[in-house]
Amino acid sequence: MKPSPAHFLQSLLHIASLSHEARELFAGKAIFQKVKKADYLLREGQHCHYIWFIESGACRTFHYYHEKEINTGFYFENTFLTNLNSLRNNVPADYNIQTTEAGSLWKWHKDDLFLLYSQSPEIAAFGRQWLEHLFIEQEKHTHWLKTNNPEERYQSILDTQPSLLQRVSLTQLSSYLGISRETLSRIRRRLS
Amino acid sequence: MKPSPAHFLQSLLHIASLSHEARELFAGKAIFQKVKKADYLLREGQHCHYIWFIESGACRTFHYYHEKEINTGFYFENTFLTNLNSLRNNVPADYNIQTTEAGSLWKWHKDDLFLLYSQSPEIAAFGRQWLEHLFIEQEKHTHWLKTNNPEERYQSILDTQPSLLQRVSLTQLSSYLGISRETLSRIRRRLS
DNA sequence: CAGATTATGTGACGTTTGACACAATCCCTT
DNA sequence: AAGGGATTGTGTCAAACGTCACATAATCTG
Repeated sequence: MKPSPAHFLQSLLHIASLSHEARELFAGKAIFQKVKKADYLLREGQHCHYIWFIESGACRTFHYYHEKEINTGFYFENTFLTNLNSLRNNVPADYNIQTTEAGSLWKWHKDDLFLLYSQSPEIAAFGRQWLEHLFIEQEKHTHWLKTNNPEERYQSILDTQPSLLQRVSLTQLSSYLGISRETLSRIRRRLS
Repeated sequence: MKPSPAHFLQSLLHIASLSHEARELFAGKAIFQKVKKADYLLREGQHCHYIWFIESGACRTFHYYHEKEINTGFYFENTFLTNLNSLRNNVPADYNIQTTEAGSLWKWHKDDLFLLYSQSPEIAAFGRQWLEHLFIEQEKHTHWLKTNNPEERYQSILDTQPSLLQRVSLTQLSSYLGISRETLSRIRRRLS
């Protein structure tokens, strides 16, 4: 039996429903991709042509500022990711997408994606609902950054997604929290 | 001639195209609303039933934390706003939407919106493209918060949207920048 | 227009954070 | 198992920030 992402897409049903037929149509355009650790899916300055779905493994998004890496997102199994600004607006990407673990991905070319949107109202609705979900999560993340101080931000990671700490380094996490590596290390000491 | 939001929707064509027919269909469900300064469109704990379009005036989104207001967004003419998490997921809102200037709005009930999505693929596509735009802006805002220090954040407001300073108080702006009112005041002195 | 209210500026001081340097520990590969 | 590179912890110090208190300026309201 040929591998297919249709099965994995089922795990997204909490975000948006998708009929069997639509899943097959969507899956029909998927391209399978094995990745090693630290592979780049996209580099700053390049144009983003794909959306990816993580079957296994993990990815991060980051950009450079003053020669330092600023990590802005971590992505794990059963999630989509892309650089939407580059994909949609045909501009060079202003951040990198890199794997942080070996694994396997499915990807869709943007031309196929837009075609699927126009062919299937159901897939278009799925895309919209995925974006709603993305935006809501991003908005929550922004509010969280503005509302909590560094110690509270770390504590909430501990409380709500402790698995994140098992899969990303503290150095990577620190810029995600908006603080220095050393400060995060001291917060950890205080809280233990 | 009856007032209509169809004309104002034209100003959104840079985000997504919409035919005359679709605009009329969309506008047909719009409800006009005059607002005074400091009116609440939505309060924390309430359920959000509408999306709004600002014809004139301005709004802010904010929530309370430790008895302080945290401002998370400012919205002006020709923009949509809503509490998408509450609207979409039928949960109580976790932030307020309040006008900061008197003006006039158009609003759509969520039931009408979802109906329009299902009736018109073009409006559905418009909704998706609006969400893409929203998400991209929110993502940029998050990256900006993580990348820049308070002085750089204020400077970039000066550089890229100086009009914001004419329309929101420094007290409101400070929590938006993630700093205290006094620190913002001192940054202003340093930069002048 | 006057009084009240709100917004903004500033001084003082304690706390937190970042930067740099270096030590300790963890892991990854061979 | 050992070596080497990466990650994490920690000491020191200067700079940045928050908080409290109060002064000044701007704005609102009747």
